[in-house]
Amino acid sequence: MVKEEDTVKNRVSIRDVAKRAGVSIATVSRVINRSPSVKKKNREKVLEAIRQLNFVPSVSAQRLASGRNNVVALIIPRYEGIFYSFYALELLRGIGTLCDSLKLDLLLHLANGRSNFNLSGIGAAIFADIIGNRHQLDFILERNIPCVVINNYFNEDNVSCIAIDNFKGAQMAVEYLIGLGHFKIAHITGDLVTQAAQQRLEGYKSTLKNRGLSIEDDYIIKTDYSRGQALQAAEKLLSLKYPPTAIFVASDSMALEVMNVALEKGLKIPQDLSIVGFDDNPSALYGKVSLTTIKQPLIKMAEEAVKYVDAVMKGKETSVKKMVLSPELIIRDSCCPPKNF
Amino acid sequence: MVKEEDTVKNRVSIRDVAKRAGVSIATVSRVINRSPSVKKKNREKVLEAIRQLNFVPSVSAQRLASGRNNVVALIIPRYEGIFYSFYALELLRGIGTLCDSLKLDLLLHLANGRSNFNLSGIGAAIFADIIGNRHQLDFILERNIPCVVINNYFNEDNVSCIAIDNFKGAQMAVEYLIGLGHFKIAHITGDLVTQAAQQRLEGYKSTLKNRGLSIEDDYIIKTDYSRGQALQAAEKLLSLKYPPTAIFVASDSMALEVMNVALEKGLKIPQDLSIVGFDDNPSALYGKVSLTTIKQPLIKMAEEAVKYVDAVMKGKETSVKKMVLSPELIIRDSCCPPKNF
DNA sequence: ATGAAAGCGCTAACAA
DNA sequence: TTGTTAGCGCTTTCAT
Repeated sequence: MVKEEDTVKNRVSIRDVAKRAGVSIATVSRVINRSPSVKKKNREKVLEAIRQLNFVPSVSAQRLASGRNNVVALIIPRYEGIFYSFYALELLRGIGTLCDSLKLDLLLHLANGRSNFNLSGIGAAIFADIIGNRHQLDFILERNIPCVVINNYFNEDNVSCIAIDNFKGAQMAVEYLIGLGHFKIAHITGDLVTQAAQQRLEGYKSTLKNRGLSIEDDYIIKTDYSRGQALQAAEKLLSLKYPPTAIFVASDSMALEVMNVALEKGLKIPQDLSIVGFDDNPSALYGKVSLTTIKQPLIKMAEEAVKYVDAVMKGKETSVKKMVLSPELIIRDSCCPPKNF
Repeated sequence: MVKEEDTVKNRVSIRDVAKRAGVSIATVSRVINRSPSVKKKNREKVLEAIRQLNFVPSVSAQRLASGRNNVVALIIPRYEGIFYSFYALELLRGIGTLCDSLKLDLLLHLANGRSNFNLSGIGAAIFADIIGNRHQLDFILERNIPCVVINNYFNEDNVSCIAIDNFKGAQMAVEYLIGLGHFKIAHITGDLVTQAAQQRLEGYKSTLKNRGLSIEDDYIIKTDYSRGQALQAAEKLLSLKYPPTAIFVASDSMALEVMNVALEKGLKIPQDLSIVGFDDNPSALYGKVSLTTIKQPLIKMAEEAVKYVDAVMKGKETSVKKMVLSPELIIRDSCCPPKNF
């Protein structure tokens, strides 16, 4: 039988420290919580005792007693197209890094709509997107847990969100292509279960319409954001009787795939085909032709999200916030005027 | 003003439920914990009360009282070469998914060696690798917290680990190339702060030596696993006076970069240059030439890791485990005998 | 500046 | 099968 002292649990408690330091547990607690009202002498004794006993406070007890809680749950929908995207990773990295420095615990949930995970012990929630899991958001909202949704704009005035203006981003891309003289402009969409992909499609359509260009069904190909589908989409578009002279692609990683297909077919980029991506994924720089794209400030979104929920948890912020950040057109080498222009 | 009951904390406690259901709190606790010894009638009353009051048990209180805790911390070193790698992502996805279905809370730490995060409230830890953060592992070990290290083999007999045989993987790759007739074989390494990259390098060298081939310093280029450095490495190798006829690359994403560089220089793959990658990254299928590679069973490693710590937490497993999984050679189209062979 | 003591919300003997 | 009760380890008044 293993001795009980050897088990997972901490055997040393605040009481042991107090005894050893010759003070009350309240004083130890004050030292732990950096209260200024502890005599230097005592603080040192306590610190020394903590060191000697190798004491680590129990998080559960602290949370239970204080009613506070520094756990931030990040919920990422379990869709491959989302999880593997540059978007999700960059968000994850930004959020993870900031949580680390703010000493927040980051609880990660790769959830599908049916996941019924334990959202009860958390202090705040960040949704990387909402895809078929609206009820999880509702659960959080009902309980008044600080929360923010990224990448979805909500009109409901009780939900905070941070989105970028995807409509405008698409508009910028298409306007740019039109400005170069293109009128046969195709669009490869992302997964339309995401609001972002929907809005990019809307932006594309609306811009064509506003500029008096017709919207061809053949020129719109829907995908799930995967490289595989991007490849198929590119092949379909380029073997059309009247292939487009420019393609606006809903993500950089798909745009890279399109570029490969075009190159393989012997087309020159950008002379024979202009391509605009979306994301500003650094790997778009390593392509054969560096990619013109729409940049989204992902790290900034991540940071804003964490800062917001942190402020709410700390009571420094009480209002619902709706942030819409602007995308930016990054012009590189994958676009030029069409031939015979 | 918002009523106080509406704040973040749960106001309804087990006591309220007990009162409403007309039973004791112990019975409520039993219902929560699915104890079979509750009369159906009572269970239903309790369940109904829970529903009506919208009661959610406090995780902190449960943990404090029971001394148990289902939090699994995943520590991923904050190195771009690691975090962005197919390796880390696949691991993250595997671990995240399994935690979700086992109802384990996944705490994510993107840590650098200096991060001094809160590892005290956790039930188990999984290290995605150890890079300059050995002391964090020691912290866990000292406290007898169930733990496993992935991708590093430890001789110390108190640490569980799951690794793949990188040496053998490298050997398989190089043997295969030699078997095809190559003798000018270069190696682009991963980041040598990782044991995996070191072992692959060792495997490469050792195989050459065993087969009586010389080890050329010019043929070994060290990188940090990034695509950018892979690109430079490829350029360096291919502009050598006696360029290699085959390159063994420590990751698929780098191998793809190498392929691009070669193609751009007008080389034919595999006729002019054979390439073997490492990972079995699905994106290696979409390249211009599908990549021959060494497959590592990442999802399996992830699952084994979670299953292991889960079993230890539940007391079903008590021994330290050392698992070494075998990699596998996946032959596709990026290799053939060298010219003039 | 410090200590005593009352919980925080729950689990787990133990008793009934 | 159910209830009573003593903690779990800490925070936080309230005195002193």
